[in-house]
Amino acid sequence: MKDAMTPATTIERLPIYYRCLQKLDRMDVDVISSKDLGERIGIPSTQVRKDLSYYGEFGRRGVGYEVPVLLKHLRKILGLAQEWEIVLVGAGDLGHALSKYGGFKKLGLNINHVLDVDSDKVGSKLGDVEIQHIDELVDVVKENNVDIGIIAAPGDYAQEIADELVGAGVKAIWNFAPARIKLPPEIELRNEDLSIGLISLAYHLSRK
Amino acid sequence: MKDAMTPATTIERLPIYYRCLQKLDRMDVDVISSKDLGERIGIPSTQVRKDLSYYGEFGRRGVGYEVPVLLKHLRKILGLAQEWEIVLVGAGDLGHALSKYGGFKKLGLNINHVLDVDSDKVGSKLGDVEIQHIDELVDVVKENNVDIGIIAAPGDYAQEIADELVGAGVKAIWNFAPARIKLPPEIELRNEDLSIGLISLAYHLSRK
DNA sequence: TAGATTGTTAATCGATTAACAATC
DNA sequence: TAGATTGTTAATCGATTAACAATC
Repeated sequence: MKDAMTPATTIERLPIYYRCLQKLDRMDVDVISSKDLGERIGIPSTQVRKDLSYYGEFGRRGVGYEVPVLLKHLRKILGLAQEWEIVLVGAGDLGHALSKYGGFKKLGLNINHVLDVDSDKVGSKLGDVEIQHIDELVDVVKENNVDIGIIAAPGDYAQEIADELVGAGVKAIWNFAPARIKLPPEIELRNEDLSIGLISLAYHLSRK
Repeated sequence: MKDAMTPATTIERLPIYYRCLQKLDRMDVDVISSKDLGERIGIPSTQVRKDLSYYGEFGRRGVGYEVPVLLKHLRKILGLAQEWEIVLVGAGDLGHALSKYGGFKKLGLNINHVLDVDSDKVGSKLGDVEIQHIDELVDVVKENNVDIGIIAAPGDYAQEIADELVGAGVKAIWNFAPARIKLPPEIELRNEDLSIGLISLAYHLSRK
């Protein structure tokens, strides 16, 4: 666990570097300096170098960073070099939107299981994945060693679903329901609170 | 603009206070201390007091904060005391999910206009709002003095849509498309990058 | 008055940035 | 060698927290 003292802010920037590098790679750029990379994403070159320095020495002095090399290192650092088993709970509008979202596949992250309460939906497909009934939750998680659970269900059920997922062995939860949930500290939890983005726009607009 | 030196982190916490207070108000709690409020949301009492102090003195020493009073102040501070005109561009799965999302209405934020490219969708309703064709974008924005634009369209069109919205007079953009867009600095912009949440879970899981 | 809690100052902690030796 | 750029140390900046006088 070398990230004991890696700033949280550094970790948030790594995906941004990663995606910029993916783009550069597709453009067949093979070397990039911290200055150029930083300019593309609005981050000072010295911060780019400092962030990367928490994980190793990936560049060459006087030259810069080889795009494919840095990309490979970042893929490993970000945990994208391995396969993750991901279950989506809730096949409503948001569930559909998430499963179709272009950003995940590009990263090699696939939602491999989908659950819903509605028996009528069971058996139909969401993308490549067949929807299963939520009663199968524990079985699906246990049999497939599911790592990550995504909750796209109504707020009232979020805590209950989260507890069941964790009980069955899920180690990380991404909660889109408009309700904060609480879990033991060893479980990774992101409460994705969509209203905050909109409030923050209203806040800034109202003082102009 | 009293927030010249208000930390960005404070602004991010204000919505969290707001929603906790809304809940307390519904529970008919009428006074709360910074300590109790902080405990409910996992923030130290001293930070709660410091954050509020950027905007005024809302509590009574020895007593605490009157919930309805603080709520009213926060509503004003957050810009929720006024009506905002909001247009959603894209009535796909994500658009549907956003328009149904429970969190916004609770805050008094309503999506009042919806646009889509698909002529077949035009005329049908998304919630209470009739879908209009995207060709009407400029007219809709100008006639209604739309303040905020939400982009829930494919990544390839995001920049183009954003430019049109801004050209027509929109002052803030919330972009859900998996593509970073760039706008003049006077426009408030949130790039809501959904992949970052998932990557960050993978990152933390992979080093346990 | 005694107990509680605010608002704010000062101390601490953590993250960003500037500067520069190392080296390609 | 001269120019460029890294990796890292030290200085700066900004945010959090501790402490406490003010006051209900």
